[in-house]
Amino acid sequence: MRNSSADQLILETLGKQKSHLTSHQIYEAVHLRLPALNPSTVYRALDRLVNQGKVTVSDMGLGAAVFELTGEKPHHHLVCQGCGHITLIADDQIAPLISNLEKNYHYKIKTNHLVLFGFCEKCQDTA
Amino acid sequence: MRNSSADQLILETLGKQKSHLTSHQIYEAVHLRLPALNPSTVYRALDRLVNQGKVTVSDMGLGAAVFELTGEKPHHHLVCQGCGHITLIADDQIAPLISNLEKNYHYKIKTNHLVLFGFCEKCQDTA
DNA sequence: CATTATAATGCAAATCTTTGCAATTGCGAT
DNA sequence: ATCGCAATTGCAAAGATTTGCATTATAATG
Ligand SMILES: [Zn+2]
Ligand SMILES: [Zn+2]
Ligand SMILES: [Zn+2]
Ligand SMILES: [Zn+2]
Repeated sequence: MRNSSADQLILETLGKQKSHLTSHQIYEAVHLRLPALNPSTVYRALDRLVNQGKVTVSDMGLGAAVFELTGEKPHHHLVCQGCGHITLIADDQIAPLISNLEKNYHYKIKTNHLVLFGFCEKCQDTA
Repeated sequence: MRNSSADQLILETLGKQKSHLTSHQIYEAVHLRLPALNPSTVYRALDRLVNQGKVTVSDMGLGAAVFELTGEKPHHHLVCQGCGHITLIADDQIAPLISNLEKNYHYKIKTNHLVLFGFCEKCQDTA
């Protein structure tokens, strides 16, 4: 692996926008700064970064996968299928489960961004 | 919603093959039994079935989402990023966490097929 | 049974993503 | 600095998925 300018641009983009971005949004953003950049290069770069663990990819129910920088601490989300609201779950809530599974199954788990779907308090009433 | 033959065909297909199938595999299978069926019809039917909760869709690291019938009991998996081996996790291991989250966040969680990535015992050594 | 409303389907176009291959670039080793 | 290798990139083609719109089929209603 060597120093790829596409990778660098994408990491900077994800660093500024603190949110979950789709590959299309990422392409739009880097395209502004480097119009010559080819879409396939962006897709391949994203693939690379995810494989290296520098970027996390998740399905958050938006119809397209979303990417974000892998933080120092894992974090997780609840996503409401009624109103689309996204709740942050601190890793404390999840870490014990992960530890247990690692012990029981002799696994080293890499997943660090769980997304669980369901209905928030409000949307349960209307359902 | 009404009785769709595409939905029916897909449910039967998923019922026979007890494994996780990609949308492409599903299309191939139903196409054999009903060659006139259009790809977009299959995609839309899958979308419908997932929304109705009859079918579960997950990313298991195969490069494409996989579908399976929603069973009576939830189940979950560990997927090794080294050798690709898939381990079944019984719901007992996960259910308590889900209950806790539901209580703490006042949520009704619908996710019933967690997939966690990592490295199995063998592949940790070679890593 | 005829009528109407609604859901599902086919088709084609538009989009999005992946892939093969040749050209280029960055990096380490002479 | 130059060479050689392997990773990255662009480009075009292939492939996969989504979408808009017209048509057809189903189910409920009168
Ligand atoms: Zn997140
Ligand atoms: Zn809600
Ligand atoms: Zn499964
Ligand atoms: Zn393994």
